[in-house]
Amino acid sequence: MANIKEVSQLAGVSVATVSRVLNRSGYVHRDTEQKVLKAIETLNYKPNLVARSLSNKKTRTIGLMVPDIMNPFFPELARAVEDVMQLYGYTTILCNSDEKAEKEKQYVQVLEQKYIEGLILVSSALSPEEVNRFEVPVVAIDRTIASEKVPTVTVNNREGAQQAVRFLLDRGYRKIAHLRGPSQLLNAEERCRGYLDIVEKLDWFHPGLIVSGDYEMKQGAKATEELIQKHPDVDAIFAANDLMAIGAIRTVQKLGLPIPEKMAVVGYDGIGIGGMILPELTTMAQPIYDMGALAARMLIRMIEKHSLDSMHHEVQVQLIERGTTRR
Amino acid sequence: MANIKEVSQLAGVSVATVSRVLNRSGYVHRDTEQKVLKAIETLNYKPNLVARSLSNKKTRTIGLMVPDIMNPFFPELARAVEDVMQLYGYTTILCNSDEKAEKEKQYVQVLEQKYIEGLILVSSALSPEEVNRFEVPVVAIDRTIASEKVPTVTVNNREGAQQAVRFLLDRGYRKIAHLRGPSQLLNAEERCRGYLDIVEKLDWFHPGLIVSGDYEMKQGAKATEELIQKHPDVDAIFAANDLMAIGAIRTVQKLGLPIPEKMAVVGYDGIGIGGMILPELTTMAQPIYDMGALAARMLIRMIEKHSLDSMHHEVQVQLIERGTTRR
DNA sequence: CTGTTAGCGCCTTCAC
DNA sequence: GTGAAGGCGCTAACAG
Repeated sequence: MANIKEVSQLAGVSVATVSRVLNRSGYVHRDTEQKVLKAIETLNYKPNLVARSLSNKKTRTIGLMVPDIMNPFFPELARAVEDVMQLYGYTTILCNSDEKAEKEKQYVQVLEQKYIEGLILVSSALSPEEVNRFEVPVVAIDRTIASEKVPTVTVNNREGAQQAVRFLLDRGYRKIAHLRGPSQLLNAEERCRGYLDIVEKLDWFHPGLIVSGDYEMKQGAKATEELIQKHPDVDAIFAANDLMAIGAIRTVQKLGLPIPEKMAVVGYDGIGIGGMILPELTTMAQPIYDMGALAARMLIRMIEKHSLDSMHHEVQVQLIERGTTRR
Repeated sequence: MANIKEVSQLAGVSVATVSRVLNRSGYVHRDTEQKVLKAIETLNYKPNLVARSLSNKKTRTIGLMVPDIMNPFFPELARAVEDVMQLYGYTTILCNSDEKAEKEKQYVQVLEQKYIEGLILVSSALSPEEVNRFEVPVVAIDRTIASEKVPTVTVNNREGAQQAVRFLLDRGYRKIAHLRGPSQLLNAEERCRGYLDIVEKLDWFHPGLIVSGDYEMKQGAKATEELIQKHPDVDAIFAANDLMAIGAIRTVQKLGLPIPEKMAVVGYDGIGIGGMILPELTTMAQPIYDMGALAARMLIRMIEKHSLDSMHHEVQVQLIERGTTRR
């Protein structure tokens, strides 16, 4: 692979001049520019980006840290981030943290040594202080870092949950249970809060209608089984995410309860699978792609030292009404 | 961020010595080593990997090119690759190519300029010649590059298809249609071939039983609709991938045909969604994670100049018998 | 065992 | 307009 020196020799100029035409920096005569371009052409020269990074301290590379790319929520997010980054000439390093603080810190360590310019973080494993200690700009998605200093993209979880529950009431369901997410996760807490906002004061409400889960399908199925056993008069389930909702549907169908007549299910997230099962899942959809794209744009602005018009963006969830609720 | 020079000064030695203790290369007295380590400690020094890369020509970074991470097949593959790479101290850059040759070439271009050390390629957009032109080691997965020189991980597509069809016959299904994948893809061709191997000679066979698709659910649903209209006596569908199989199931269920009694469906891939729908999808499962992990290990061996025990690994598919076929 | 000195390939003053 | 030279931070001979 040719380097800048060879180009300069072939063109009969100095490396500085070649550098100038490469970066369009400073003046260079049209004729010499042509010579340089020709030399570049014939040698099929491509600048060595590592060398450039060493003198620039810019690598045009960012990190994307997700708990697990296999979780159906994240591929769409990753795609969005990658698309935007690609568009702006950045490259994206994928990291799976399994939500382990140690793994995340070690990852960030290495990435910083590699001079990444920014990080998009979907995690709640790290404390705000730990995140603040990072040397590169960070944008956090979804699982909010409780810190004013880290820009975030979040959704109106609580409000969305309220909407979902209100919708069920509107449709005539009378006893609504809630499959809640993992207790450490803020979004699970918020969604549960939203559920409570609506039902807490209703006469049929009972704390036993809230069952804790782990955002996984299996657990959702199992929790639903126990739930129906204890509270056979439940006629609707609001799950804190789609995977648990799908688990719930499986249990309900196995029990032979007709959906949506005798039992309604509403999920949260809007992952693609929801539209593949039958009946299709009614869900509070997050604009997943948009969230990723927005976070990516924010990060780029930070990297390029532009100001953010807002540190905290809250995007809106939207109800997708499908087959697991009656009309 | 401190650099090696500051460390050397604080320790009262030369940068070479610091470099030696860093890399455990060459001899260094225990005492001076201690001094250096202390200096590193107090300055919280971390070597600048970009500088190191410039002099080494090693970045411990690889690229992973997939058509689209949102396609349910790829997250598991990506996770496998990333896990193994992480284990060996490599970092993974994610690329979505949309199967576009131009995009892939441009990507590889940039990655090579960034000194990536290897590439895992899942694609059939590029010709063998184009792939051979890459400067870094490449391992191709699934969509085989028809070139002896590029190591590959593939599955026994044809055989798997044969197994699937034979299985349907064993279960008493008598007229089996095939939803085939995109014509450009080798794996689609092979799976179709395997189907034909079994049914071609049977008296009920008719070329109209093969319908072309694009590996997407929607298309699978639509194709099934047309298929059943034209051939109402079809009692089993072998789809070339799970997404189309799921589409088929949807159509069949909408038509009110009981699965698996009146109609069987078998997919191919073994993606997670297959186990989430009801009835659960019977499918020829590829060991997706293993394929990714294997490819990653092969790539690392190539990067580290070890010999490969075999250029072409063919892993075995396995039938997962579930609810869309009768026992 | 340890220090000096070239590079690695590019960018960026600072003169001319 | 252009070139010489130093610097980015680290590694790798080559001397001692």
